[in-house]
Order: sequence, then C-alpha cells, then structure tokens
Amino acid sequence: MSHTLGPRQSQKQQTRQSLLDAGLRLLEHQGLSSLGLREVTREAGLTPSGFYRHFPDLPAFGMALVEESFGSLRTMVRAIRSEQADADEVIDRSIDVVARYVHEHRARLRFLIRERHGGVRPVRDAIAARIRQFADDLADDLAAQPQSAGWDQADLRMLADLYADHTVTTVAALLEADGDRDTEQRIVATARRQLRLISIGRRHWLDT
Amino acid sequence: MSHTLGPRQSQKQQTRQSLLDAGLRLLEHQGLSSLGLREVTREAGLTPSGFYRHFPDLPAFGMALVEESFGSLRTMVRAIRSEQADADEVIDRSIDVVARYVHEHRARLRFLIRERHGGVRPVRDAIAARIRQFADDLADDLAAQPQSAGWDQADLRMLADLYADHTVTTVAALLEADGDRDTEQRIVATARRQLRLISIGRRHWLDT
DNA sequence: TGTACATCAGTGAACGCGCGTTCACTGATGTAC
DNA sequence: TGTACATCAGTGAACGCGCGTTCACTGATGTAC
Repeated sequence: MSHTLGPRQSQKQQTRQSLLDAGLRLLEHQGLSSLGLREVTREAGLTPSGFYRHFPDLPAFGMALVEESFGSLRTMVRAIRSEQADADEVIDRSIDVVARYVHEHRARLRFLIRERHGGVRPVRDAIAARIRQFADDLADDLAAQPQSAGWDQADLRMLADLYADHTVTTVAALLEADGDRDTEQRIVATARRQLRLISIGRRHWLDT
Repeated sequence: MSHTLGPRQSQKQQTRQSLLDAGLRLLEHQGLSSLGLREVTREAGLTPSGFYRHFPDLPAFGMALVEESFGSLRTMVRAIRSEQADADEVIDRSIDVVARYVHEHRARLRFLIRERHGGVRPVRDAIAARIRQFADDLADDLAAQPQSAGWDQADLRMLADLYADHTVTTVAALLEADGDRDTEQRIVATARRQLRLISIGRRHWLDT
C-alpha cells in the first residue's frame, strides 16, 4: 500500500497519537494503575467517549504505551550495541548514549522504569521481554568479540545480563536526578567507572 | 517506660498492624497509588472511618508502609554486611541471604521494589534514602578490608553502589520469578557469577 | 463533474457505582477519689 | 474496693464527587454511478 492516508484516517491517527502523548505526559508523575480514562481524554482535548474509537479499554491503552515507548528507543539500543561491539575501551562510551536519551525521551523512559516493576502483569511482562531481547542481542555482540574466546555461552549471557541490568539501573538513576546536571554528572561518572571495573573483571575471568 | 500497654493501647496497636498487613497483602498485586482506603479497611475488617484513628490520610499510610517494610529488613542488611566484611571468596554467599529473605518477606520486598520508581515522590525518596544508607554502610565495610588498600574513597563508594544496585536488581528478579524454583535457581546462579566477576575486577582495579 | 447514499470520528447526556471524608454515636477501658 | 466521670477506638449513616461505560446523535469524509 503506497497509498497515502485520506484526511479521515490521518486525522484519526493524529488523535490516537495525541492520546498516547497525553498519557505519557500524565504518567511522568503517576503510575499507570492510577491513570484515568477521563484524565487522558481531558489532557488530549477529547471527549471521554471518543476514547473508545481508538482503544477497546484502559488496559489496551497501557499496552499501546509500552509499544510506543519502546518503539522510539530502538535507535538507542542500536547505538549502545554498536558501541558495545567495538573494543573494550569504548564500552563505557555507551553511557553517553544513555545519558543523551534520558534527556530526549524522558517521559517514555520514566514510564517504562515505573511500570517495569510497578504495574500490572501484562505490562510488566511486555517490558521484561523487551529487556530480555536487548540482553540477547548484547550476548550475540559479545560472542562475536575476540576477547570472548574461551567463554562458554552461559557466562556470556551472564555478562550480557550484567550490562543490561546496569544500563537499566543507570537510566533509572538519571531519571531520579530529575534534570539536575551535577547529580547527573556524578551518576554518569560512577556508571563509567563501574563499567570499567566490569571490563577488568571480564579480562581476567579466565585467569584462574 | 517499662510499663506494659493496657488492653486499649495494645488493641489499638494490633488494629494498626492489621491495617499495615492488609495494605501489604493488597500491594502484592497493585501499586500504592491505586490502593484505596475502603479497600484496606475492608481487607483489615475495619470500618472506613476507623482508619482515621490510626493515620491522618492515605499518603501517611504509604509512608508507614515504607517504615514497616524496611524495619523487618534490618536483619537481612546486617547479614549481608557481615558476609561482605569477610574474605572476598564469600561475598557471593550474601546471595543466599537475599534469596532466603525474598521467600520470608515477599510482600514487603515486593512493595519496596514496586514503589522504588513507581510511586509518589515522598515514598520514592524514603526508599532511595534507605538504599543509600545501605550503600554507605557497605562502603565503610569495604574500606575496612585489607584488599581495599590503595583505593580512594570515591572508588570504594562506586564499588559499594555497584554491590547495592546488584542486590536490588537480584531481589527484583527473584520476586518476578514468582516462586518458581527453577527460575529462582537460575537467577541465583547468574547473580553469584556476576558478583564473582565484579570481585575479579576489584582485585585487578589498581593493576594498570 | 455532480449527485445520492454510506461510513465513522467525535459529541454530549445519562447511568450506576465506589470513592474519601465528616460527624454524632456507643460502649469498653482508664482514672480520680 | 467501689463509684462517678473522662477518654477514645471503632461504628454507621450521610455527603458530594469523579469515575468508566452506553447510546443515539451529527456532520465531515469517502464511495458508487
């Protein structure tokens, strides 16, 4: 279908997006479970009943927010992975990518960090699956590196999990800094050194 | 006051505790922000208006839950720290302590992990402060170890943060396993190896 | 191009419901003498 | 020990309010001829 959408369809899509945006805006300061349908439509400038033209109910809206949020993070993940695929010394450069994305996609990341452990089962599972995918990809990248010679699959996966969890923890810490540059710099500096320590551990893993 | 409480006071304290217990029970499957006053009193077997004999409002109840939850974790923290204070090889034994506590205090830990990023500001701050205190203590313990010779304060703090965050991440993962023994064993095994890798990194930190 | 009918995104009124909070109350416990 | 009064944990009715959902509607956009 190379056919462009007519005025009706594109207007509908625009309204749907404005509902998602309104949702993310509201979710910066509250959890998904306390988000109201009327609250969202009010923020989006729509009638409560209009909501049902776009989503069957609130839980479905929550799942759509997960998709929406992760969708825009694909480029971040790609950037981290390409750094990761380089030499050991530049691994910690991925921290810069993370720090930049926290500024550019604050609302989306806040939502994901919040709901990762906070929300309802389906949402938590969806987020966990995406993070697992990220760790899987990372494990593949690590396996392709020369310094992984002699490592068995399980240990590579263990290391990938450590990197992935560290990334998530750093994102959460940066969000909690709430825009304070000094605090952010401290967090970034600490994260960098932690990644360096992990790299050193990795280098000597097979020594004993 | 070595004076034991009279029937009235002790009954009141018991009711207060039953409200907190009811809250934690309900919070295993939902966030604090969606917890209702009537819901809690219903679960505790109390009249809605009776709630106000014990707490000024719902936010205060939330803060009381934080105190309650962390209170019972003091012994866990002590146990982890005493392991930590021993030789490098037994650090990962602290994982056993964590795994045991997840079984014994599931509801409290669930609540804390949920609200760490999920809840309202005051609750998040209170939880963050407790975790920071844990990391502070850990840094002191690490500083007292002979293998920390030559480490500066900032790097010790960096390492303590890494241990603390890793502990929190492991607790969260174990809770998400939802009692499945196989999954739990996998998580524990991975966490153990990750701590070992961090130990190796620590040992070679000053090499270069 | 023009006309007649179909579609459907968004509206606005209405509904029943559970919420947090208040208030005067009851009756067991506590205290003073 | 007994009596008279004070305290106060828990009750139950009442309130105003915002919620999610339904439904018949309107009018702009889409389609068929």
